[in-house]
Amino acid sequence: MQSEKRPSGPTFIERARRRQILDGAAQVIVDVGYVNASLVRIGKAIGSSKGGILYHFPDKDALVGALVLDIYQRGAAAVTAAVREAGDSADARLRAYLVANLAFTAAHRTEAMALVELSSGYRSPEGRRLDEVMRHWLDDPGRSDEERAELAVLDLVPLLRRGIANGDFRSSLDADAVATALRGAVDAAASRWARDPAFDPEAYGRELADFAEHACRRRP
Amino acid sequence: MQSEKRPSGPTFIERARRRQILDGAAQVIVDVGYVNASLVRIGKAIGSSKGGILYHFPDKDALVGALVLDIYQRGAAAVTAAVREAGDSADARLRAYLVANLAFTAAHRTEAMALVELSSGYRSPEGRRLDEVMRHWLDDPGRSDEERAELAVLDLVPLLRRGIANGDFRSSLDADAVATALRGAVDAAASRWARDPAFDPEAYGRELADFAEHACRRRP
Amino acid sequence: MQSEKRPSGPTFIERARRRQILDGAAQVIVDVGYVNASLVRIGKAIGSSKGGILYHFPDKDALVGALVLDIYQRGAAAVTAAVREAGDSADARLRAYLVANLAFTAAHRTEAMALVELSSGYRSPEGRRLDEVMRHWLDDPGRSDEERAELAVLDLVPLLRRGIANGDFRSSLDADAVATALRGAVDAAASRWARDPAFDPEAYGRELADFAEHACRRRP
Amino acid sequence: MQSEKRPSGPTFIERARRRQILDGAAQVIVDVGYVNASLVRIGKAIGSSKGGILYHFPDKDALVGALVLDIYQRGAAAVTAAVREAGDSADARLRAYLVANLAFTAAHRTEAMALVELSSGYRSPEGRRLDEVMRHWLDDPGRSDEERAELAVLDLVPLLRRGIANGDFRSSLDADAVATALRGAVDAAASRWARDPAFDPEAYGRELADFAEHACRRRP
DNA sequence: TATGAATGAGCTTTCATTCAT
DNA sequence: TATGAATGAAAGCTCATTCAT
Repeated sequence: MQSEKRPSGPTFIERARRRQILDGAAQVIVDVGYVNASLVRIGKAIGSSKGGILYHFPDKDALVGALVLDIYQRGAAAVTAAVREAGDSADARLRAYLVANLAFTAAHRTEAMALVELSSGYRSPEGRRLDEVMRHWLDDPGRSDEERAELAVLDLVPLLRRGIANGDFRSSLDADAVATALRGAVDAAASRWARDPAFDPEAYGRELADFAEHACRRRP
Repeated sequence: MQSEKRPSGPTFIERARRRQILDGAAQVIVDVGYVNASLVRIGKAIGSSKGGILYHFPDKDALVGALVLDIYQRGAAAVTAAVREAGDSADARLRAYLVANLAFTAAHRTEAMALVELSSGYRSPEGRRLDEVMRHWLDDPGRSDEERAELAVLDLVPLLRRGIANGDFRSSLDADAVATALRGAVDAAASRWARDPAFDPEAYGRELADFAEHACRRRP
Repeated sequence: MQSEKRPSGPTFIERARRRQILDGAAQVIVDVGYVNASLVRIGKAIGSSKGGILYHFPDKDALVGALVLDIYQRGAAAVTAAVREAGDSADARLRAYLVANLAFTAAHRTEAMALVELSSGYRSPEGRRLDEVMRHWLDDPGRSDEERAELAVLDLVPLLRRGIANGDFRSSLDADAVATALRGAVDAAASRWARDPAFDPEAYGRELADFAEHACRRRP
Repeated sequence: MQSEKRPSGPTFIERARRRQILDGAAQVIVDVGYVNASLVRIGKAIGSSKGGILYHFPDKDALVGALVLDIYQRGAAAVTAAVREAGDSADARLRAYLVANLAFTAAHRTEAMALVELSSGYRSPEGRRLDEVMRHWLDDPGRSDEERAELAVLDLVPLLRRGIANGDFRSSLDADAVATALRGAVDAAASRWARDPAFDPEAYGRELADFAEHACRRRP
């Protein structure tokens, strides 16, 4: 963001270019892996030069950061909306969560794969993982609480706890373990899809929701 | 494998050195990520020089390959044994599968994490993922059928199908989807453990088994 | 110099902008060194963009050239005036030369430091030193004899020779060596001041004049 | 220094290579200036590659640091010896200091020029000058007091003060100013020689010593 | 069996320069 | 008159790989 001076913020054209770069980066990361996703390659993918990219982002880390945040936010927004609309039943909310996640994956194949790729492929030069680095970003006082809240929705634990508390879910459920398991199951979709183009994430989402429902619901 | 020439196969000492290198490599990969796991670093970790490593492995890819295969085989052996001992009930076999996987993770923290790290972090120079490369290796006529069979156990689909067929599992179960989901849930443990040292993989294994049981078992 | 085309010469506003750029450049060069004095940085220092600078100067070398020449001329003018006013005694002229030089340094801290910085830090892409490049500029037929004469005053040799010839200075004096030494002593002030803000160039000038007087004057 | 493990320190061959690199670096710095003295250029100058240099020095700053320290130490050693041999008269010691400095310049043209070049051309990425950076190095607890003492000899102030105190030098002498002036005069030799190959540093040294003697000695 | 030395491809980054507006 | 955008050369640096010993 070169144009921070003017309160109007980045121009329309600047935002468009950044979008294009982010999209190109995601594509390249998915195609060749983060390890091989050099700035030159990304530049070529969007018909530009590495210089052009570094004009819009101060360095590569900033580009990756912007990409991750962007995908996270879009994903979180979609999931938030879906969960909110699902009403108060824990059952319905869990289903909405899972289905929305996989609908997002289905609708944004590249982005979802890029995110998975980065989640484990990215390491800061000091060896820090994406999670840690992201926590840093979020702790940045520049970030709004709104942004922080937005991303929190991806945490399943509270949702599960409420379900257990109000009796929708069986009391023997370990919210923490189940949250980890389901998150893993959700993320597995992108990897699976990457090596099996015939994979259908939305169908998988429905199956996963059924699966989770059977596993969680309290039996009379 | 330099020593293939001699019919006697690798000497004891040679095998010991390879072991040491593989262990060091796993450790370094977990510590700093595959991106930063240079041969020098691995060499330092085992008190050797990179030259020493390249004497035992033709190149870095071969080292990674050997590491992955080694972990896979050890993991598969453990899981195979557990599943076999579990008897014929699909329920018990599934539980054994999950528990054994996480017992392996618990007992071989470094190896399990390295495997996860590589699963998504590794890319051949041409951008091929670990799965693809491994399939290549397995197709290598030099590999025995036994080896191939050994690894097949990690595929949950047949196990689930049998359970559905013999009525242990509900018929509405989508074996393929559930296999993907559970594999994702299993792999999630290592990532989780990496960023949360208090995580208990064995407890998680039991919870996951309960979870899967509730989800799969046919209700009367 | 874009505006050479118009017979009227540079406008007032154009000259003002050039002044501003030159001042900014000197400041930045002193602050971060010539090596780090990029056009962007200079631009920022004057609240402009590098494009703005390159409108007024064809390239960076031209900017540096203009800056050096500008400082040289101002310095030479001050010294010329002082030496002329000092009358005919070699003693007085030498003192005037030294004192005027250091008065200029005192009054134009930034410029003096920038000049020293460039004297040894600047190199043309082919490796030519500032002196050589300046000689090129001066040989440019576009320069007036007046300009050339103006700068000649900085050469101490003639002044010293006259002092020796008319008996003010001891005959054993090596004009060339002393000129080199005193020039070095004068230039040392700026470097010294740069790393020691408490340094007083004018006091130093007086001491240096005393020193030179003791060294040069003929003893009866 | 790769071979820190063994107490024997760097091997003979390693030291020889480092020497060669330092010499090449000095040469290139003198030829094209520090600004243009890239690792590739230095590598070419010694018939090597940048990789070869970076094998022996962790990075470019370390190379420059080693070079500067090396020249300083050799210079200081020569001057120390000369001053010590000169006896107790301040007059003789000052002459020895100046003559020895210029004898060193004469005998080590390239090194002396490189040092001058770096003194003002070098800037750390943060803009710090060589002096500041060197002070950092010397403050490094790894350095011996001996090393620190060795370099202190280059400071003229104590020598001058003693001369004033014991009546060899006139009491009106400002030791600090004179030290600055003479150091400037000494350093000027290398610059002068660089642009005038006919310059004779040793002759200059003698003239400078005469000049200083006339300037400092107390008149009866 | 292993090390020390060296190479060069490739990476990120900086920067002078160009050009359309 | 000046800016925003983009380019590409060149820099410092990392690293897998090679080779003599």
